[in-house]
Amino acid sequence: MSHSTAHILIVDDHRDIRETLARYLTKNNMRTTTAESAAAARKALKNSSIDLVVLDIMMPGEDGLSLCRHLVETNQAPVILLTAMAEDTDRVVGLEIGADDYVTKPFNPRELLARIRAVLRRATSVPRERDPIETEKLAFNGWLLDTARRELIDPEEVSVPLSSGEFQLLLAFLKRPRVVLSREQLLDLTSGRSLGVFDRSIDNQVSRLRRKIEPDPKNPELIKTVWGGGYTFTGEVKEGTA
Amino acid sequence: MSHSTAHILIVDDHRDIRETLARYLTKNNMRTTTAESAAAARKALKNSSIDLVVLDIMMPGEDGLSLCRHLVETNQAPVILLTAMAEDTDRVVGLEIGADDYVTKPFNPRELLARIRAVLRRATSVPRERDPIETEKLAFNGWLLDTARRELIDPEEVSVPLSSGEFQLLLAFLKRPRVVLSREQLLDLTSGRSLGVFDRSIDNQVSRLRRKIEPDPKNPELIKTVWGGGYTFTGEVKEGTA
DNA sequence: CGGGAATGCGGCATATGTTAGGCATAGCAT
DNA sequence: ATGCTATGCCTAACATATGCCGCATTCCCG
Repeated sequence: MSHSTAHILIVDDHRDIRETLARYLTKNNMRTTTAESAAAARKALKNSSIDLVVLDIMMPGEDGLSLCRHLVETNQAPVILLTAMAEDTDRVVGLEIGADDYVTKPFNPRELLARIRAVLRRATSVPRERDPIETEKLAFNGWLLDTARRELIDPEEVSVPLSSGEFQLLLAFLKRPRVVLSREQLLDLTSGRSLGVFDRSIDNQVSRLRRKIEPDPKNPELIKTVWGGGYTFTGEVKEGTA
Repeated sequence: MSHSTAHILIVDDHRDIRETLARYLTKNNMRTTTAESAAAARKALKNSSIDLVVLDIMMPGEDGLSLCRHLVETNQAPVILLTAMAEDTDRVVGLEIGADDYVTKPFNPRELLARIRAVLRRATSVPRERDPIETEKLAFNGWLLDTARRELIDPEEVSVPLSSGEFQLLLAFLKRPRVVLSREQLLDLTSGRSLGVFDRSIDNQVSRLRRKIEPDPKNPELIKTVWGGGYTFTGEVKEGTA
């Protein structure tokens, strides 16, 4: 997340907390997304690029700690835990699990903002050495995208040069096949921005990408347009490290 | 974070707190040094390599906040503030100054330990000189970088001279393959500077390095450009002491 | 105090991405 | 079916980022 405005995901089952906090953070120049459950949070994490998660521990359904553990393990985003429990042992558990910070309710929004900034400042710094490697290669309809090399190979084994933007867009699609992605989501996933009023840049990126990977760009087979909704990747994606 | 024991400096004017805490941390596999004033702390910082400072705000003589500010500015070591004041505004001030965390007295030693560990874990931002280099040699795509000798060997076993800047840049990449590094991060990693407004020095270093290690510098295969993001090393890195 | 290498700077050429405007097309109502 | 409107697509103009050359400056080592 090397961008100006950070994208914060707020996870809490209380609607008022979610909305108050979201409003406060937005007012302070951050983008926000809210989720009322761990499941919704996972979905949001998959479908947008989140820079930091503010996470309530006590929630019905999947526990906040469980989600926190998952986030830390997969190194997806730094986490600030939020909880009503003020007891030492609980605080310790959260930190030991690997949360980046911990705030107890009721909290001062200004303090939370300060902590968010503090954590982001650290997270923005140089990534750890030798980070975990995720999926290496994604295959679809005879094509192969080598994510490590940022290289696309066509069905005849020839390398097709992709620009950075095209690569990121294709990657966003391949990671979410058969899902309708709005322009907003795509823009967020590819460049971490939010949609401008007359923003046509995604249309153009899609158009350019189609020209490179579609047999007949006029009748797209892989990236289909969803009228009024966005785009969907309809190819069959297989992932593997082989 | 170093896998060996971290060195913690405890700064507090209360003798009992210093000693209790020092004993507790030592028991938990950390090295400790204590200081009873800001002045003594500065001396300790000068004379030994400190990984983290636990700092009392309220002290006679130079204020803890003042020392904290200095530490943050000079980026010497991460700081955890310690204080009797539990009020929000004070906590916020500490964080806004740039402290890495904040604990109020009376505190649970176990919580403090957890916070120390948390801060150390993410304090990888600034390369400390004492960062142990774990591996002696890094191999990639037929090349071999001998970090001890600061020597690069090409696939035909011929030594290729690298300037120190090129060596550090290559090392930064090899330690973080597949990670997109911004110019700012690269500059930080190679020379500890921060990015100027029209700073193109990294571009030049990358360009020079490419000319030495890329088969075809016009179409880079090892160091790829991420438009709007920075650069990423896409080669396959193996490490070993052999 | 030289002299050569290394590094940084300015600038221009190129690559990449974004914005604008007009045309095409899908959806919808009549 | 017909016509209206919203949405998408295409091309071209514009804006921004990067590549890299040549020169100035700094650093290093004797």
